[in-house]
Amino acid sequence: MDSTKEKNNNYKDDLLLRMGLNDNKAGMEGLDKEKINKIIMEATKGSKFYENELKKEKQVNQRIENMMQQKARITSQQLRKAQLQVDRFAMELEQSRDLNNTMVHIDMDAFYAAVEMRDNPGLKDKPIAVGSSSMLVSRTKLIKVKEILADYDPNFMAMSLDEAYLNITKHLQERQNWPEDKRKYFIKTGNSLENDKSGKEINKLSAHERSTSPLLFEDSPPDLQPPGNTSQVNIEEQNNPQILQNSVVFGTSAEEVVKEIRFRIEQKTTLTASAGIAPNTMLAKVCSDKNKPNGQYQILPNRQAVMDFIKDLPIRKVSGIGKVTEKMLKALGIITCTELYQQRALLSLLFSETSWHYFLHIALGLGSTYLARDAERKSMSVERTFSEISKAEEQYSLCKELCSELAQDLQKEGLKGRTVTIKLKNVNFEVKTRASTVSSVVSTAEEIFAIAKELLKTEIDAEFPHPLRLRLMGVRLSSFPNEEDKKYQQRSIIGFLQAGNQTLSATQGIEKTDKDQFLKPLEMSHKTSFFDKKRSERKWNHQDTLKCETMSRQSLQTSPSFQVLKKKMSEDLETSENSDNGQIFTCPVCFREQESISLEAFNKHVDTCLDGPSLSEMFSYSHASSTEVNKKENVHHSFSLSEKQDYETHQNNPSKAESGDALSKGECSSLPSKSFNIEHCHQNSSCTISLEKEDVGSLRRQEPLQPYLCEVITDQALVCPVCNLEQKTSDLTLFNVHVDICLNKSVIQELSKDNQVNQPKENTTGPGNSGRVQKTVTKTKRSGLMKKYSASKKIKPNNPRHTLDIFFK
DNA sequence: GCGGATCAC
DNA sequence: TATGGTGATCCGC
Repeated sequence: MDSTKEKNNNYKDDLLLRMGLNDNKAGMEGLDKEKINKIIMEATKGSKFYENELKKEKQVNQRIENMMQQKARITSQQLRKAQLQVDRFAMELEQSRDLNNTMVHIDMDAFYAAVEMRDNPGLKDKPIAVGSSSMLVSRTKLIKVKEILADYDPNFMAMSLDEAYLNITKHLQERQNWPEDKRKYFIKTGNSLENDKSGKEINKLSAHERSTSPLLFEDSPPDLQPPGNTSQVNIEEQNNPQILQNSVVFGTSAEEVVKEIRFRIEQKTTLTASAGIAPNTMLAKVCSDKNKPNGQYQILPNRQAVMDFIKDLPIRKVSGIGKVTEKMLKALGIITCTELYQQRALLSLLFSETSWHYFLHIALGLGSTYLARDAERKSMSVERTFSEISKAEEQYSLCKELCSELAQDLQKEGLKGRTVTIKLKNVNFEVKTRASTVSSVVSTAEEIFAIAKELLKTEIDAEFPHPLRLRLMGVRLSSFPNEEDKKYQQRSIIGFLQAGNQTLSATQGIEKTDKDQFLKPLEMSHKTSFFDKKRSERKWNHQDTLKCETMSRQSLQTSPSFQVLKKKMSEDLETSENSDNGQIFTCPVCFREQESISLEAFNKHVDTCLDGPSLSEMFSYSHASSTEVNKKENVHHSFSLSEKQDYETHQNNPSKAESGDALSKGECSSLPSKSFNIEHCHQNSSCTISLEKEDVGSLRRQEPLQPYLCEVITDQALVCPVCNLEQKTSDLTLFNVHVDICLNKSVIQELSKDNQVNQPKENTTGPGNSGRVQKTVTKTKRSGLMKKYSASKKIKPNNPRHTLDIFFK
């Protein structure tokens, strides 16, 4: 990686060198500067890549310039104030420092071998020799590595093919009581002729390792028995005369554990690994780089050791600090972590909150001790570089091919999404992305192409009469529905097909001509048959309803009834805002009375409800409430202490503390918010009571729509025409909104009871396993690492990345 | 939601 | 010799 950085930074020098003209040489040969420059210009002329690099560099420099100007405007007064604020936060972080976990980062050495194989699929699964290292690698071996890692942390997190994080804290505890036998491994020795290379590497190892270092073993060795079953090992040994009676016992310390891991990996795969051991992932990652290759490094779990390590550490070594960030910080005189700490107040004034929090964590040697579970993927894409393509026809057909490839990949994972993005890079290396989001999911090549084609067309037209001169094209699909969305969608499609209708809410010019495509996924075949039966028993005309299920939540929120409700609520809230004796409002989703109640809390509650449990739960809220509370709690438990503190510190909702209702607490904001916001509204109120379903109608194509709700004479209980349940409200606006929602979820509501009965227990094994909450907590792989830094962010608790954009531009 | 930018591997 | 592909996030708009 380092060499890459150098290359990027010194393209000019690189050119000179390649031409055999480094500065000294040039001087000696009597070439004057002009001549050299001329040569450079000629060499780089037409190198669009280089020109683009320069352009990007200028942009970065401009950013830096802006930053410096901003810096110049900062008064000492501001700086002092910032210093206080930052130091208060730093103190909180310090208090929350957690040194009780032992995190390990494993990094497979020379993994380019695997990359090589990707380009040579024919070699798949065959051990091949790669490069000069004569190392053997196969993918099957990767599986073995994973098996080994799982012995030490079943929840280890694989970052990529060649990297993983482990939390071995628990293993270490258990290991303290293990007898020697359980920590004993037999060394397999191979032909000594092969050992030149490994012999060299052994020299790098410690004395202990040298005496026990494994010799590389050709081909897949017979499996070692799991530790603890020594008798079997012995038996196997007798049956395998090649295996010499050489064994090694590993100790019980973290260092020994990691040696053991690396030993086992090498024995099983002949691959060497480097490792870092530290109290958090951020440090562990840096550590694993320290003694690469085939080495390890530990930061002991005490503050002094951490700070000593951090002291002179160049910030660039930290994952997340890239080339640009390095350069910007360098402009502020920051290169090491110590300097990063010294400039903390300034940084808080120049960078976004996310960024300076992140910086402060680094400067204090803090990081995550929590390994996020593998998250669901957010997008899938294909892109290809080629020599210039300028003809529109070729571009379209290329686009089509890419869509086909993408569709195939999508099918492998059974994914469908709503946003199609094309990426175009022209011959000047300028990159453009263009996206379009549709209201129902797409997945087939035809569907994707229908959208991508339009995007491409727009770009081609925009350039007319000149052609688009492309060197890269890509297609991406994203906005995959979450699990709940999927259920609705699936059922609605099935129901729809059963009902024998013609087209599914075609939107934005996508032609859904092939209905069979919806039948392909296997999961629809038997799992839903039961529901289909149930559904067909329904008396009411479900056709409209089924179609309406595809209506997104967003459209619901912008629906007239919601707008009306918002307005009404706003007024109510406004009038009561200054009084502390919280007025009681009724949530339009669960119909439960909310009595906290700040505007914010109520908004959050409604958001949560909209995102929340199925309607059946909502309709009988007495049951739903406890589960809801559990979910919130669960979110909280998933944060580390510091995150929690950090997070709570930033809650500014005055009503949260005393309220016994978890839903009105600030925790709700840790859920992704769909922002159903009741805003302060000063318009006069015009409460329409009955609701013509124009909003839904926009998604329906066929029968004329009848208002499903007539003016209702009260006194009588209101019964929802969709769910057929009597509603606990006499407020017609609320009732209208309910029907809106119900219409969206109707079938699910009816069937979810059955669903619950039939579902495996996995959802109820405990608060920790609620799918939705998990998803919230473990958004991406990387978020596990970085989560801590973003936990304090009020608006978007899940922004794990730290692209360090400056406040200003 | 979109688009550019940054980062990691 | 010419400079990759995939996935994710942040931020301003």
